[in-house]
Amino acid sequence: MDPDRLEQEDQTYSMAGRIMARRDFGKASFIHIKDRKGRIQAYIRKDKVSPEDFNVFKFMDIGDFIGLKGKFFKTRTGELTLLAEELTLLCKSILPLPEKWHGLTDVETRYRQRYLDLIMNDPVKDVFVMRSRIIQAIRAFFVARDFLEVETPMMQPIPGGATARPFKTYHNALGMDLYLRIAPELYLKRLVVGGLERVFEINRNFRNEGISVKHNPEFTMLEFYMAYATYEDLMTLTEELFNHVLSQVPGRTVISYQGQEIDFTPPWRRISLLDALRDMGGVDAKVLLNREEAVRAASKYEIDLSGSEEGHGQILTKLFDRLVEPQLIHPTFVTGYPTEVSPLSRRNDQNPDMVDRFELFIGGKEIANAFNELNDPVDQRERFQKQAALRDAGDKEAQFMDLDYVTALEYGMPPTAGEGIGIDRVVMLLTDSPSIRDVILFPQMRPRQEIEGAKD
RNA sequence: GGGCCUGUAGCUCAGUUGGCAGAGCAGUUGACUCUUAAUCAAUUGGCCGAAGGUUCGAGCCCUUCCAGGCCCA
Repeated sequence: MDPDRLEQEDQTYSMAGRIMARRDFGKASFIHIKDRKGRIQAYIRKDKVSPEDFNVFKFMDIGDFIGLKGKFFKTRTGELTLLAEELTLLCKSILPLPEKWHGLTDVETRYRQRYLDLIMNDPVKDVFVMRSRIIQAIRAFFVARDFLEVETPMMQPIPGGATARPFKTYHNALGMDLYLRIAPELYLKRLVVGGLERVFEINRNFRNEGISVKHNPEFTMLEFYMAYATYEDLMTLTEELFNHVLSQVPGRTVISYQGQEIDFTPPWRRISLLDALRDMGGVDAKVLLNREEAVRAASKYEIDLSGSEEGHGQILTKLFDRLVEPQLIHPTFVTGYPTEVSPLSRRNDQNPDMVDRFELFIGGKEIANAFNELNDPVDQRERFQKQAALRDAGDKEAQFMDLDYVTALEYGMPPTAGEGIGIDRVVMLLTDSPSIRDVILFPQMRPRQEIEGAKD
């Protein structure tokens, strides 16, 4: 409401909030209180409130919740202030808040005690408000295009749909191992088989891997599948999706991320993996054709090829991750991936060693992965068998054989394109956050003390 | 997994060449009816991350471990 009007209308208002600052003068006091919308000043004078209220107020501290009734006025410095006529202690805080001037800066405490971070650091709340709005905008975008939002199992007997190590758990009544999902992909495609031609899910995935500024063990993924569409259609759809979200959240198509400008104006650059390796990565053309040359190039850049069985395609993607990915600041679709690294993607009609797939890179990070879905059950079974062989050879990230999924494909899946977008990374970009921990309310941390019995 | 850095009061941080453990804020007590990091006076508060070692003496030096951050794989 307009401050000038509040001051003039001589009406009594009630308000409540947490006391964030207090300045005493014996028989009078200024306090600032804070609620979810902001902060405002109140003035408590001994001659304006009852003796009981003033006595209660004397024992209130920073951090307490207070309720106030009174009229607005402006102080000598022009600040809109409530002159209290009544006050109530709503809740006592028995621990002191962090220091008022420096606030809470210790990153570990900020992540472990996020409530303190939210109390002390207003921009933190803004990030999570934006996160919520981004997800709302994404949801609205797909609903408007006749996609159905669904929820598929988080606990899966066979973890599939991605190349990653899963978390394992156990169901007592069923007497069976279950895995926390690494992706919803195979279930969403079962739904396409079932006739739900456009589905999407925004939910958590779990990967039992290292933690870094780009990785949290649980993270939020959007996956969507669209029958009768191709991965090329999805490139256009993705451009539309981002421009829809950007129009709602920052309200502009050029953003700044960690000092770099990123322009989302479509159309975005499209380049094939091999062209990018040659033109941007400076890789010799021989490397693209010959596995031995690729191994040599990998060792030149000290890329770890510990899995000695790694094929040519896998080495090329590793070279790409190292040499090209950090350069892709503006949104870029990289197309044409080796079949070998894409066990769920449909082969290219001209070149069966390649698949019709793209990855989207923004700000030097992988943001999305999409492809024409493999709907040939015979080919799918063979690809699973190859992955199973890799597992047997010790590759813990290789995918599991999922016979039920193959059975589903045997009933027939319409030509479909699907895409996954890492929501946390999108939120990082749009909120200019350097770490994934800044966009996850409670990032995974090692427990502060060792819990009895939790060892091993 | 490797390298570098950090850990001292509730919070933010000093701590010299190895010589009594410090400041500001918060807290407590007192003064103060337009302040906004209010001010002024007094005052409480410590497992110096943990263990071991060197030394007459360790917050400081050495070793190991724990926790966190940054960079690399």
